[in-house]
Amino acid sequence: MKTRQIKDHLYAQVARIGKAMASPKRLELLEMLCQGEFSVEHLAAQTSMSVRLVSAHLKELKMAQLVRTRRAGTYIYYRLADTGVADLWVALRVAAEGHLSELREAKTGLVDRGEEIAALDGAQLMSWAKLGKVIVLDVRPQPEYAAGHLPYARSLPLDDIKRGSVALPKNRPIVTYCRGPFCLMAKEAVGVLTRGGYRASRFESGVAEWRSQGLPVVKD
Amino acid sequence: MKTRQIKDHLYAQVARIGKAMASPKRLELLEMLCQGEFSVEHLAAQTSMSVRLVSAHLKELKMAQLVRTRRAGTYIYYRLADTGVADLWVALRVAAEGHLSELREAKTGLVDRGEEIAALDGAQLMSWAKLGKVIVLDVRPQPEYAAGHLPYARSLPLDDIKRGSVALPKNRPIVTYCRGPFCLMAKEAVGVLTRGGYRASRFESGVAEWRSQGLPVVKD
DNA sequence: TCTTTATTCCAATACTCGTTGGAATAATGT
DNA sequence: ACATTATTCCAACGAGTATTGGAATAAAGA
Repeated sequence: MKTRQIKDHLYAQVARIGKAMASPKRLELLEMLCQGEFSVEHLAAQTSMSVRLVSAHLKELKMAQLVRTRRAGTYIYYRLADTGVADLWVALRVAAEGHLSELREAKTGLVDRGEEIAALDGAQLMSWAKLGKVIVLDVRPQPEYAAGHLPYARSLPLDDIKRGSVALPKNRPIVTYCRGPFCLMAKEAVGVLTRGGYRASRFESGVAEWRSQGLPVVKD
Repeated sequence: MKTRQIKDHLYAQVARIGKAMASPKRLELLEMLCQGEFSVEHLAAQTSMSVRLVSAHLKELKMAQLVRTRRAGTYIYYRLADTGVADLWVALRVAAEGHLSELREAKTGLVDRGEEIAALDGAQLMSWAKLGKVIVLDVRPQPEYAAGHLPYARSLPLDDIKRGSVALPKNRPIVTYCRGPFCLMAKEAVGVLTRGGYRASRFESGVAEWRSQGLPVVKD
């Protein structure tokens, strides 16, 4: 029966993508790459992995055609093949949140802490930001902000906030966001800002989630 | 650093879903389960796998909480945990088609053959079917049709078509569909019908693709 | 040319996964 | 109670994967 061979081949191809997304480390790399393009070294530093290991995992992702590379001098920069890859990462994460009770527990127990999360939808946040009702802060490192950020958001990296170099009006509520639901930078920023007398809360989405909902991402 | 442990745990949870979808056999089982609920034995027969192997793969899917079971006598019926799982399968397949050139080649070379594919969108097909401009045929086995089918579609299993028990008007175009892009039943049906003097073409989507586009699925 | 830096390749390790055969469960019917 | 049927569990093998160390590329600068 030739039909079986054809089917086996087709499913095997799809499974290649699945295999690429079957490793926690590779998923973390993919989420990083949703923020922009980075060198192997930088990815290794951000994910607490050895350079060699990052290289090996990126090789897998490249063979699955999920990422592309660009050479600049001695550096090699990796980026997502297209925004569809980011959508796939978001879809997988959402599915995991929906299905795995352990993940929900881990998130509610460790990442969230009561009032820190502002559970509002993106369109509403954007309209408030447009009117100046809230200040939206992108607390990621500046290169990631430059690669693309939420509309009306201003860049104020977490490191700067920690250093105390915050000059914001205290009468308006502040909403922070970072790389996404699994990133803890925005949470940490809320902690520092709240102690400093600001009314701060966290928005869970990152640019990948934002874009996957069809909302516009700004690059300047 | 505790942050690392939290992150490792979060990504590991998502990777559980990825791992579950990293096997060709499991993907084939998932696609079958998009058509309805089935016993282990039936799934084994449909996928040319041994019962034991199907059982082992279903166990993996169950541990990832992608499927649920129901006992009826000596049979145990498996079904998807919810329609979100079907959406995830569709999303993964679409991503694979977009990224893997080998998959595109395999599909255009083996599955498709020129005019057999009707490249029209679902909403248009449905409006034509409603007006009676086309006859939409669900060529899957009848239990799968009963579990949910496209609106205005009538059931005519491929086996019946092969047996020659076709009583359809020859003046109207026929559109066949089956389990999805990787299923070859609709293609085979088009071949038989065309030889019998009908104007038949294939619609690539199955109920999972249909539903994931927000279109209604009928159950009677 | 020689050195430096970023990255990849190769080899070796422990580990996990897919698959199969034979035995064990769990419900059904006699 | 016994045999039957559908399914799962256990053990085992080979194949594939993750990770690490050391060596090899490839571009840049002295």
